[in-house]
Amino acid sequence: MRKPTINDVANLAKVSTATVSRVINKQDGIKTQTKERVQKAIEQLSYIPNALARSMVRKQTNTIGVIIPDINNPFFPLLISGIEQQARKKSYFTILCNSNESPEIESELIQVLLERSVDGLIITTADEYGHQLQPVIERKIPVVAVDRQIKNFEVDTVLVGNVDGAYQATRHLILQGHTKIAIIRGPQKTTPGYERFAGFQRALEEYKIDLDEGYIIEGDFKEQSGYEGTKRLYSLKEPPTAIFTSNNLMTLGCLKALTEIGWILGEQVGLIGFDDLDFAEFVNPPLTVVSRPMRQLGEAAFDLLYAQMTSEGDWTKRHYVLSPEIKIRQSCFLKSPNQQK
Amino acid sequence: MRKPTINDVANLAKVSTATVSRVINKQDGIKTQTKERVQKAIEQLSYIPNALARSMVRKQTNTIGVIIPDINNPFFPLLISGIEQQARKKSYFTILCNSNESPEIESELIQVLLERSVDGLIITTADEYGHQLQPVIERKIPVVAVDRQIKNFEVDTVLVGNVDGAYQATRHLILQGHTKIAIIRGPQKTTPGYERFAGFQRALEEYKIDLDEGYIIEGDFKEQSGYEGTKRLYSLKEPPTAIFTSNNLMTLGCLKALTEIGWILGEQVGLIGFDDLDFAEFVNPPLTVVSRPMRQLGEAAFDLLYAQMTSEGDWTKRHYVLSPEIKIRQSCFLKSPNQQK
DNA sequence: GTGAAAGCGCTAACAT
DNA sequence: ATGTTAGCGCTTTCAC
Repeated sequence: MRKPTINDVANLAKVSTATVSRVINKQDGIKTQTKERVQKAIEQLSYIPNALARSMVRKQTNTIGVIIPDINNPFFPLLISGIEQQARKKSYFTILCNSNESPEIESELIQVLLERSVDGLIITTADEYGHQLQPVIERKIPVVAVDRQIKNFEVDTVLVGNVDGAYQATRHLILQGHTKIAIIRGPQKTTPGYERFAGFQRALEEYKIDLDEGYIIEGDFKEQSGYEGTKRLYSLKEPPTAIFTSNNLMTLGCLKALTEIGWILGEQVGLIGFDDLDFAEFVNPPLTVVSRPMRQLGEAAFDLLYAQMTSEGDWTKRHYVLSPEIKIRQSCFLKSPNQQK
Repeated sequence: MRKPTINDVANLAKVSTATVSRVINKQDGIKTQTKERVQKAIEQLSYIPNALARSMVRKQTNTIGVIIPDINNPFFPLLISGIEQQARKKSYFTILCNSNESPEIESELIQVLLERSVDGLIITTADEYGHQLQPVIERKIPVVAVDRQIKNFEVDTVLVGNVDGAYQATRHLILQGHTKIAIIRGPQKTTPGYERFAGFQRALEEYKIDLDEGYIIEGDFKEQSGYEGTKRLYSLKEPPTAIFTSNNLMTLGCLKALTEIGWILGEQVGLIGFDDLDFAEFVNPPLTVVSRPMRQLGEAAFDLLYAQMTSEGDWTKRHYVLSPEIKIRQSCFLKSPNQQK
């Protein structure tokens, strides 16, 4: 009734545990005959090796931890798929954790992952200063930061070009004839929040367009803030003719507000969002967006982590920056006469 | 440079490992003074207990495995959130795995989870016959099936009323005056696929509407099949005036096809989907759907698992069925004159 | 080619 | 109130 152990197998097969261990681990130097006897015993007992015990002696778990801030953001499942796919190839197992954008939960999760002796960590942190990572760094556990940088520690990082993407988005708006352009930006203490705003600014400066303070809305990357921000914008004496939303959730919120208040997309207001949405094509008119190669981001992150985990001695930290792509659909053209085209 | 162990702490604090263990586990019966000494040592070494070692002796990991078939289906993140939230309350840790709808991967994952000695398993299986679960059942590891039943074993189950939801959806279509109603159904070997079709049939029978064989499209719950199914429907000599899609991804595919072929939603064809979509309100016209309480599903699943894990002796298997709700928006009204209203 | 035995880091009796 | 010690199930020298 007890879970069978390597001992039970050894007894049944009339060999030592060492031999069983060798069979399990596919080491050679074992007579075919005994090997088969062992395999039959394993079969009979439906023995499953205990990974905990193995990890204790090997001092490695073949497990990596992945911490993401919001599993309900469609961005992350794709990222996760990318990570898992690569991990699976190298037979690493992934433990996925959701910090829910809370630095406290993130700290707890790190603690728990450390207790469970993960071999490495991939993280999109909820707090870019990264004090939470202290224990990880201390133990020299391989880490890679995805999508958001860590300020306090020098760690491997994989990002997409935020400044670049936001710059392109804003320029697109400008080239459509918009001059009253608003941004619903993310928290300025996060890299994406900060950089996307920087790209936005750069485009405006380059085209010598003034930035009205009232056109800057402080969001938090969640739907609700996009929703409220849009309403705020609409209530301005002079509402913008175009909005750049800094992430998909806020784009969604913006869209909801637009519909609700009857601010007509593509006629009275243009919109471009950072990050694609699976339904962007069904919005009326279809939504123009900055799209990020999320899956590749995940793949690159694991590859980097793997390189780190398997490298001996010193490791030189690397930063990868992938390029976003702007998907032009139709939400940025304005049909009103005072806009060109 | 080595990870500090309980021994290091004991030495530094000049106590035995047993005492350190007691402090770590917050057992009382320890002089405040020594306790503090131990805590200081822990602090100084930034010691983190090794959960592997602990689990080995305790024979429990406080970890549950969760296997879902498709992390990119917006349904599952919600489910996961529900599970995690409850798990966290009872300080259980969740390992999330994605089978990608593959029974083979699912088997592997189960194997790995078993190797890692999870205390329980929550699963939405990729193969409802459930042979993969054999080893889990054998070891008497608590399991709960979510959203899809297991045919070969009697296990705790949490579902939503598929028949009911599909029945309501179809009836809604009928009451809008539709008689040429098609269904894009899921694989008939899965419970949701089968039951949703049954609900569909029941409504038609009840209202004495004939079911044209050509109106039954065999999908696989993925976007592509919804897309292709819709095109097939359109190419019929006599296309249906309404479509019931059996899950969100196929609804999405259907929508894409509709747009592409110019089959106008709400004018030439009505649509109701099983499962809500975050953008259902932005479709033109807004999409009517059958909505499932996904978060609650997850909560209920963990609660059930927890009850099982903490119960002594025999456990009577339970089945919970939560009720879906139909969210009426506007995609089912037809504007053409030969339909009532 | 195979076995004996020493741990891995921790907990839980059992002593004291 | 605290210490001693025997494992938990496995891998890995080191012998034979």
